[in-house]
Amino acid sequence: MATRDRLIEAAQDLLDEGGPVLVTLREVGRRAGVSHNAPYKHFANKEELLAEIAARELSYLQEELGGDLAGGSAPEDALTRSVILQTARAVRFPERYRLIYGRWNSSAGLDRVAFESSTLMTSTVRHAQERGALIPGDPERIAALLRAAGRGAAELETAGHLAPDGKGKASATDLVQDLLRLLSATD
Amino acid sequence: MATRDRLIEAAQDLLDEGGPVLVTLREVGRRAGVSHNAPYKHFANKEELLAEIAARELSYLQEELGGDLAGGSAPEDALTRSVILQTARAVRFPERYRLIYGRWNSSAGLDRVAFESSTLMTSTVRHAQERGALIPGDPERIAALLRAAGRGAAELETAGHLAPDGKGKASATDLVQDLLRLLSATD
DNA sequence: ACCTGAACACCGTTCAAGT
DNA sequence: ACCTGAACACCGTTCAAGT
Repeated sequence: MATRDRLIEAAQDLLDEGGPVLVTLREVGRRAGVSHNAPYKHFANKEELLAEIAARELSYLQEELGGDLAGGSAPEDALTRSVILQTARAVRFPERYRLIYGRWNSSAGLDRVAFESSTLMTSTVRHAQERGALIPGDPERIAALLRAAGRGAAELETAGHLAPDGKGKASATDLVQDLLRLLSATD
Repeated sequence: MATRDRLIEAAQDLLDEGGPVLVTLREVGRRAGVSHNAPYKHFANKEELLAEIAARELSYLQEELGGDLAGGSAPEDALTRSVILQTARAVRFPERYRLIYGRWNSSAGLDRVAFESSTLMTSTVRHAQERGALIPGDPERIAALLRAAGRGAAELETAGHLAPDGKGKASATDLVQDLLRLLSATD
């Protein structure tokens, strides 16, 4: 594997273990078998390295949805699966999603994939509406509401703020399914 | 003002300006007019200082909702205002809300206020349901969905991921109002 | 009880230099 | 093109000491 990929993998592991604070370029280099300074030959700085991780995660989500649609799934089914996948990934890798939604100074790559991913989700909502599977309304707002709820529900779950009194053990994916039911036209 | 309060205020200003990375105990001490070491006489470490900020923000939200209800507002109206307030605050002070939903090692104070805040919101949902203003369903799940959507929508807005193609300029508060309409029984 | 100053280990980043 | 090692400024935290 190329040095660049090993650097990204090491950084991603550290990020998942303990957030951006644990991602030190020195430890990244150590795990990749190079000097503490080698990362600067592949990334402008620490932020650019983290941005690459965020962009890869977003690309993964987009390819899953795109592949599902290309495989012939109905848009409403592909949408449901994508929203649940997004939420489950955000619960499993919370730090990656905090990166994705953080502020970025100069990450053109991340901006592009975020735009494409959002556009694909909006058009999927529109197609589901045209088939009568979703309630009417601005597809962009419906897609944004779904992404917002998935992201927020994942944060609630990882923070332990779901079901604080022990009852009704709703998970983050349960919450987005509640929302999908509210948006469903056949319900 | 007591040193402790000046430390918290300085830390909050730095947090809002540039996130936890900009909150250095040295600069906090400088702005509060004490040494770089004085913060350790009031807080165990940097994390505890940040936890205090998060707890104060949560307390503020809870007091607003509690005061609204105590003032005689209908639960469904108080709930709507509270959800919109939460979302607007999360857009205005995103770093505080990232703290609130982050991982906490040992912040009993924050845990307590988060629990109380969540309990109050759930009971408000229940009362609104009893008055026939909200659709039926587990009030805890409905409350959680509202908090999740508000938090996620705020993240989308601050990240610039809302309305990426320039159309349909929905704000974070617009999205939670869409959700409130879906949950409304009279609609 | 509250604060200061020195010190330690660590980190992001830069620079000169190597192959 | 890719990497190394030294160096700089900075930070969280600890410790001994002061009032």
